Amino acid sequence: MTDSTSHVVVAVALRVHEGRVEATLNRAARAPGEPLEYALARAVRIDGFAHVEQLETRVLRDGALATAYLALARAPVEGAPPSTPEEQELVAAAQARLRAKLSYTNVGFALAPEAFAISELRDLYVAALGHDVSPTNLQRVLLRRGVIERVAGTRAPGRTGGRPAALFRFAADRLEVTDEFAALRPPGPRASG
Amino acid sequence: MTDSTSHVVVAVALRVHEGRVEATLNRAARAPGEPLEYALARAVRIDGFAHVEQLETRVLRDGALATAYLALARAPVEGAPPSTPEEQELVAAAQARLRAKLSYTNVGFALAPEAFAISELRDLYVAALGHDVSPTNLQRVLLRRGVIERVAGTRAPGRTGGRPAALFRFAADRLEVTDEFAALRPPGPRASG
DNA sequence: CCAAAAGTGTTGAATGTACACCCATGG
DNA sequence: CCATGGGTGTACATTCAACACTTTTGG
Repeated sequence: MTDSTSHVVVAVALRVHEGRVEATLNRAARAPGEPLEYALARAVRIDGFAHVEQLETRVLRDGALATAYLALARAPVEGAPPSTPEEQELVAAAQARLRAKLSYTNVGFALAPEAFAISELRDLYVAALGHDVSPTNLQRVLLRRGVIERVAGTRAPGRTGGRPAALFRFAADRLEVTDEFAALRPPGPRASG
Repeated sequence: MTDSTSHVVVAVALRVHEGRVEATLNRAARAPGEPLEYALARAVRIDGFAHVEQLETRVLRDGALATAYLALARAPVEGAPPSTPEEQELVAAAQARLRAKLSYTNVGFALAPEAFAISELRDLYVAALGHDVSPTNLQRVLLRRGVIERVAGTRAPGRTGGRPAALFRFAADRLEVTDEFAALRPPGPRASG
């Protein structure tokens, strides 16, 4: 027998830039017995991403086994844009995952800069979610949940004037579930933690 | 080189029985180029499960690549109980996935019988979630969401008396997201669908 | 009748949306 | 002093938890 099953790790990097979600693909073959993360690290500079998680494993058309990872970046990522339908499916899966998690986790931290104005965060959410988001409510929801917090300083207004924007940052720099689904939560006094 | 990367598909079957979540493991090697589902079908009688979804791919201690699937059953499943720590981790991941999805999807359908009383469904939820669940509210929430619906007939009371229980069934027999997270939903008039 | 089990009504808390209004800045 | 962008206050809808109360049965 030849090489029984070639295994490739595919990094699907997403980044929001100028109101668009940019997708970049990188891949690396995995050596026998090698941990998946090693191959992933060969595919992309892994510490350039604030969050990485496994997406899905499937057999590609050419018969090769592929394990896809979602990687979220704040800065541009080198690599190829998706070309084949298969790659576009992976990107779609990555975007769907991101969209879902934006609603009930703090993943935003992996896409946003250190400090940001609410309007900037809003633009990011709009791009990733694909629908409009009210800055007013975005601020209130994320503040109430403790996902973001105020930080000193303000963003100076542009030439057209306007009130200076307050700056915020994400409270955590690791993925956390922030909305313990109201549905079917345990009974009793509010979870004491 | 020998067989470069042996790939095994592991089916983690979960079933709720007498207030307990029972986990059963089955595995099958995947042949080169073979779709994952084929190997899965060799591991378990796949049509015995109302719901199956991929969990995670990882390299096992022995260097073999493993892709785990979560399979939900209504009837007993043949196979081995988890023994190694690795297997117990997989089972834990499966249970975590089930727990999460019980809250915002209709996965319950894959564990419950055709028709059931609310108290029976409650027992199932209690076992899977690991915390108490109020039958009163369970009924109201699932009815309101359209996840379950009334069905003709009642369950006769036992020897100790009591009002006969109304019977229900799950409205769908495929996985559906039932709670489009209240958080950050699109603006405008209530989604017209 | 009384205990047991099931189901309904009602209240209150939490969380989000919508929208009016106030604030700070540039020209 | 006004347009512009930013922030706050408030009213309202939705959803769920809690719990009292009613209904239906067996003995």
